[in-house]
Amino acid sequence: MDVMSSVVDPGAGAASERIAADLRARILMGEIAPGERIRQEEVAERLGASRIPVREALRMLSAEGLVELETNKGARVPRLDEREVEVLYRMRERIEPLALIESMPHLSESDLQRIEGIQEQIEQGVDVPTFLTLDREFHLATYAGCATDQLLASVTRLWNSTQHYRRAFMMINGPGRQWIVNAEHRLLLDALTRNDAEDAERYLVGHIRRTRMELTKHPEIFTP
Amino acid sequence: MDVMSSVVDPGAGAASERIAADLRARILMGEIAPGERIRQEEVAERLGASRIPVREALRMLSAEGLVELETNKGARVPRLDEREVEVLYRMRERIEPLALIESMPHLSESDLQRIEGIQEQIEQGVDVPTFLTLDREFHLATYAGCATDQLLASVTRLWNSTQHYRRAFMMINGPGRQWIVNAEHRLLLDALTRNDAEDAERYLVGHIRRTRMELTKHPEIFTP
DNA sequence: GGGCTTGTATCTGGATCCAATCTGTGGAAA
DNA sequence: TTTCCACAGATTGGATCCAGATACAAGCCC
Repeated sequence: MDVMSSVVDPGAGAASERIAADLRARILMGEIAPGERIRQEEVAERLGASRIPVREALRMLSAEGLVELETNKGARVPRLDEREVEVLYRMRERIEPLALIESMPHLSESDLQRIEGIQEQIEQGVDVPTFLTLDREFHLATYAGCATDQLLASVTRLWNSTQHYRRAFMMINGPGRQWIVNAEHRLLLDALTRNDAEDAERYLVGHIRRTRMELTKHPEIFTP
Repeated sequence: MDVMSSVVDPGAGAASERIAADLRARILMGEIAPGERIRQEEVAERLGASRIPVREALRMLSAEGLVELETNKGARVPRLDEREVEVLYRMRERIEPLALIESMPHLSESDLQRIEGIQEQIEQGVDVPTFLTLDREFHLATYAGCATDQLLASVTRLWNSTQHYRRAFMMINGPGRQWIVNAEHRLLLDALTRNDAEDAERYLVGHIRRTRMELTKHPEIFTP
């Protein structure tokens, strides 16, 4: 057996946080689809806890945009329509450049190397779920120098809320035109290395904007 | 004896929401200052409930940026430094124009009249707490046509988080230079009436930006 | 006297039980 | 056949009680 599970893993402090982590992963992986309901008792007995920490976890996830709560009606993963996702992307186009600008001055050399390492993994050709994870890691890594947690929280919320529709798009259209993403990532990374905030912002906005237009050209993603 | 506790007031659906509303009002009014701790039991017995709905309420307020929770250490109103507030204002400068653009096409004639009514109240000269409330109402009213709740939630979070420091500034500097705010509001309102999104965005950004620079020129606000 | 330890009070996190609300299914009437 | 209503199971919200963690203060050792 591996030792990992027996070690006093950091984060074992609160059961609600472990439950939140579990549900978060399942929603982001797509195991729980938009519109699907999450029953407290089911989660509680699956993870061997009572419903109290499950409720706390659901509140956390609600703050992260991963579930929506309705009084006396429970929790479900939000189902968004085309218009809402478009607005979320327009929010991304405005917020993420700010996060990048705030982060850039504090990015160390090793941070940049880590970002480049992620991009190299992406370029080796990966399947859709792995790409989604790595792409998220790539961008969030560029914001790692950002000190304000409200800014990071906003960015994370936007990524969370749009994750399912990015996956739906890639599952339908396949990983085609992947070279565009790689080019955009490389240009962004180069701008970061040159410490050129203007260019970095330009490439980032273009990247997000192009993705938005790609998604909104495929309304079939939003009608399941 | 007061009747309040016995009446079946509308909105009594969930105790946690009433508790959240109570705490929200107290924090926004400044009765609970940044850095101050909120003990669950104290709130529970003051409002005649158990600690469970209080915990739910604190989670809600955490999502709204009004309190911060630390595992096993409880809840407290976040204390922000000058740099964090500056970033929050830069977020406002980017997010609120988007909210305005999304809202404008759906603003009715009566919406605009309501906004103008709020501005007329402001111009009649009010004390600081009333101004803070009316100013908040004014701007949120201009975003009322916005359909995306995530966008409205983001805007609300930013207003919540900066509320205390806006008040601190006005309490120290008095309501001086109030004519500038009125001019900005009038120009914004006129642009809305003309349905001129570009001008509206311009005046809004200028309004927020000027406020940011005013606040960051008074570091004494952040050192209590 | 200063720093560390220890013990106790206080507070938060979680489990169990009860009340209130919702949901969905079946039947009765138009 | 369709629609409305009522009832029962399922599900969430809240109260009470217990366990674990934190914080503070008194006491001890150096």
